[in-house]
Amino acid sequence: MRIVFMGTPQYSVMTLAALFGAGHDIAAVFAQPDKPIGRKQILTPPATKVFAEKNNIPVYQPVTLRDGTALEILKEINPDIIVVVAYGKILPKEILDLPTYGCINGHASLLPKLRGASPIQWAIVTGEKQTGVSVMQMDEGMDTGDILSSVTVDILSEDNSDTLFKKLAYVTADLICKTVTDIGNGEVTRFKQDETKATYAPIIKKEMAHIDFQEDAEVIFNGVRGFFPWPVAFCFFGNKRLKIISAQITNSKSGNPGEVVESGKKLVIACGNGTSIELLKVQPEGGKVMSAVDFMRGNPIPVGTVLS
RNA sequence: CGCGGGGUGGAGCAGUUGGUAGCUCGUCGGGCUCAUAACCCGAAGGUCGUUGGUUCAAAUCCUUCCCCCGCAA
Repeated sequence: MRIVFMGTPQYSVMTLAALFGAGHDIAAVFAQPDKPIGRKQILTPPATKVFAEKNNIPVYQPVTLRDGTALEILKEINPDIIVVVAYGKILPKEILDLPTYGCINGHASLLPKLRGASPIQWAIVTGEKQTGVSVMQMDEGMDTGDILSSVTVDILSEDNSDTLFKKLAYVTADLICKTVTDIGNGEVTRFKQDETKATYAPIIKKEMAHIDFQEDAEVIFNGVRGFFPWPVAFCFFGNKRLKIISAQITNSKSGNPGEVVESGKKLVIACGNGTSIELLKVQPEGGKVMSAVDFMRGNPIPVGTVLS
């Protein structure tokens, strides 16, 4: 198949590499423009671009797909299908309709659940025990297209968004490859999404990761996992921000929400409804990631201290 | 030059009106104990990130560079 691939981060490189490795004709890669990254704001090319250039695949990085330029380029390329994975742009109808087989998208959730920008993080944050990958025929809505295939993946208690991202990247690559092949052979069945079961995974903002100790320990635990590695769950110790890298539910002691109920060998914070959570790894403002025990050596935290 | 915090014995920190350094933990040795991550006694371990300077004297003041981190993107 003659494919145009649209994707930006490392996550989508897995799929791009799989399609390329499977011998498909990757006619072009579309990625977001280079962006300044990090403290030094160094202009950095997206991961898909790096892969494409290494393999001599033409790369396009249009700022917009709506001024007709991209459409002209795509007409010229004349792909059989466009595969989209974590591209970060909405495709206008004229592009969706251009390829013979249209455009397909690998979305990291079991649609119609968790449509939107951050399905992986929200699957964990909301406490789902399972999530997955769905490949859909793209239409003009936000992740509303007909489902062509899907795979379920378990979410383990030791998973965080980082580990789940990696797992799903492989699953997506695999499923997209199979689905593309099936489409070529005319062997796909399409299912409409059940609109009544749709839920949404909005783009994540920093403040969403601010821990509310009024919540149950389990909710906080899910937040710690789901918001890692970005933006990372945090609370305030005095007026200093304290990031919670990892934690575990203990429910060993209860107290007023946010209150330190155990200190010294372990750092346990009381949460809502008599639950409690043990902080394992933390990162103080301006400091490195360290174990909660190390943190307490330099910052004595007597029982009764309140975090917010 | 986007804003800001920081580099002190193995770990996390304190110590800036300048006078060669202290805390908690760890490590090693010994003791107590049926036993222990508990307790007691003792010991080792730091040219205070780097360069130059001011000074009788600098971790502390000024200067060069390197590195780490938070915010913002």
